[in-house]
Amino acid sequence: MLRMSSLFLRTLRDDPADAEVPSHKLLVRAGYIRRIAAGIYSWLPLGVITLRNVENIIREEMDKAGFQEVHFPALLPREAYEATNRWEEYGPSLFRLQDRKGGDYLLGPTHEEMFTLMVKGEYSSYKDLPLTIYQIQNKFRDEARPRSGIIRGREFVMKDSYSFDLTDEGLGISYEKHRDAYITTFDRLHLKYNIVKAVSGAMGGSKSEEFLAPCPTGEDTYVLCPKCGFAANVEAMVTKVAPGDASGVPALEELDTPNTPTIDSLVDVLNSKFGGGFTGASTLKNVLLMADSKAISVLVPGDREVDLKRLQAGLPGVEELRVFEEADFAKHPGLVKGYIGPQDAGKFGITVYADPRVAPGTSWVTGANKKDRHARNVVNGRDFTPDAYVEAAEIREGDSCPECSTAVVIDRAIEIGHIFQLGRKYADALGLTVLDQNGKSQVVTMGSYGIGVSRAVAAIAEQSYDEIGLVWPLEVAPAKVHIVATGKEDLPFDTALDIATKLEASGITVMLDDRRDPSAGVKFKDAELIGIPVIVVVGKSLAEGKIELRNRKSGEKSEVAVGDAISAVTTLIASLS
RNA sequence: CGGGGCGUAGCGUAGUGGCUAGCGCGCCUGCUUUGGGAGCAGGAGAUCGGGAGUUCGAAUCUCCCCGCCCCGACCA
Repeated sequence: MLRMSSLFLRTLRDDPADAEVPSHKLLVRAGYIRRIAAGIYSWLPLGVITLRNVENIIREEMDKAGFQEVHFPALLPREAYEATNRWEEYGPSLFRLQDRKGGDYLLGPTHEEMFTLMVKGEYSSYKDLPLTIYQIQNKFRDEARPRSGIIRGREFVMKDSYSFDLTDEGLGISYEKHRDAYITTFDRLHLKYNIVKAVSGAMGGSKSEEFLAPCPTGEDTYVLCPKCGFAANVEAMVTKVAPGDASGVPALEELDTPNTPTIDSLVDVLNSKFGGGFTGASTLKNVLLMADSKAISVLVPGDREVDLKRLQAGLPGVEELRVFEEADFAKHPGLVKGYIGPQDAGKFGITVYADPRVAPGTSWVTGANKKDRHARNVVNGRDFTPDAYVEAAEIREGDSCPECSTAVVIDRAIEIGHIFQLGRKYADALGLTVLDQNGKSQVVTMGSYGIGVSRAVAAIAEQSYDEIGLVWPLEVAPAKVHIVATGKEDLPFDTALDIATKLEASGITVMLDDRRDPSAGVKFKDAELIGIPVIVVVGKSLAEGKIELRNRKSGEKSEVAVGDAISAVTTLIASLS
């Protein structure tokens, strides 16, 4: 039983000045967390209990699925990360340190290497597989910009699991099991979420999905189809465009278009001098980029920007992607800035990528590679041919769903979980093999699965609060019932303690406000701020032998006889779960 | 790492060259109060982020450093 008379807790009346997002403000105000440094937080008793509750739900679901818990140190030697090259590759986000002898260590940002090595040390037969093991542990990442309180910290609690299989089919099954376990886990946490297609990116591997909890303060943008439910991370969104029919398009014609280095200025001139009906979407934009040290050109419709993240996701192996600068133009004197077209790309020796929207057979207005000149009726396949197609254009609300062509919506969310099929990258690098039925050595294939535990606490808070405070789901709350005793006599306090004791005896956790000094108003405000789902008030109505029951979420209040308190609370709790 | 903002008591803040750094919340003591963040009286608590400089005089002006927040780049 938590007794507020002695609980290590101080609630704050004002929002902390350094907090912006609701979860951060409320968790600090209600006395769950305190900031220590940028992206580093301490947990006070209420916070610890809440975090544990989330952790335990995750643990239970992992165990139920047959996954086994292990635990690694956060402090790790350099060697393991050397074998996969991540000591270097991880870059400045890795916390590196030295021991007294000058040996290199790191604070684990993620534990693929350690898990792989652990399995390598124990197992060597196909008969031992499949295996899925997990841990719940603090991770350390020196984020360039920690933000939003506990949503993106530099030290945070994460549940990470890894599956080990002999075959790709096995990996597929392990993956699905994990996906199912995540669904039940997040349902129990009462999170609203979407399972979204993601790109596996630098980690390599074939399939990857993110669990995204929609909320306005989320930092991830994703696409959702309101009709068929298709959901994808913006990077993983694909564009389906049918080829155009260019058979009736007249021959390419050069136009005199002085002073039109931008799309807007070009459209104005086109409409005034060359007939109406032109929009930005009629024009073809040639965006020049440096991919590592190689110049490339990307074709997108003139009304769209290039989305560098999307483009990079489609160009495996490219590490740095940036737009052309003056110095780059200087090195390519043939390129007439503002009047570039793909027709002469061969001459410049630049690889031309086209967004799928620039489909074969489509006709465009684009630069004529001469100052103050553009060309119209420039047809893909006739007047130019891209070297390759790649998703490059920005995604917009209203773009078509790749599954059913309905207009998609764009939403923001917090990434609470990520599952992906890693494949054999780590097993290969670290030599994790087992003998198969034929006595032949086989490289194991892996999956990796993460849940941000502390982030989930923030995500729940973000999805469940109101003007007066937090509103926890039953299983997450620091207690199921918050009993407030008011008045100056002993009776309400004795009665409240009696009810609390009986509830605890029946397995219902209780927080009891047995403070004598604060006025009733203070206690009500605190109870609402702290956000325990059921509030019981023992006070004024005790004169008629009654207590008051409140539903924190709905605000509903009802009075019941003291004798019926236990059953009434139990019933209310049952209705909430 | 680029751009912007900020740093005064546990929390929120006022104070832009002048006297003892002010207020609210919280905290302590006493009395009165006790169903919506009570009232009165008294009190504790701050090297004004740090350092250097300008000045008769610096929270206030200058320089350097540190820290924090927001936008962007980045982010299993």
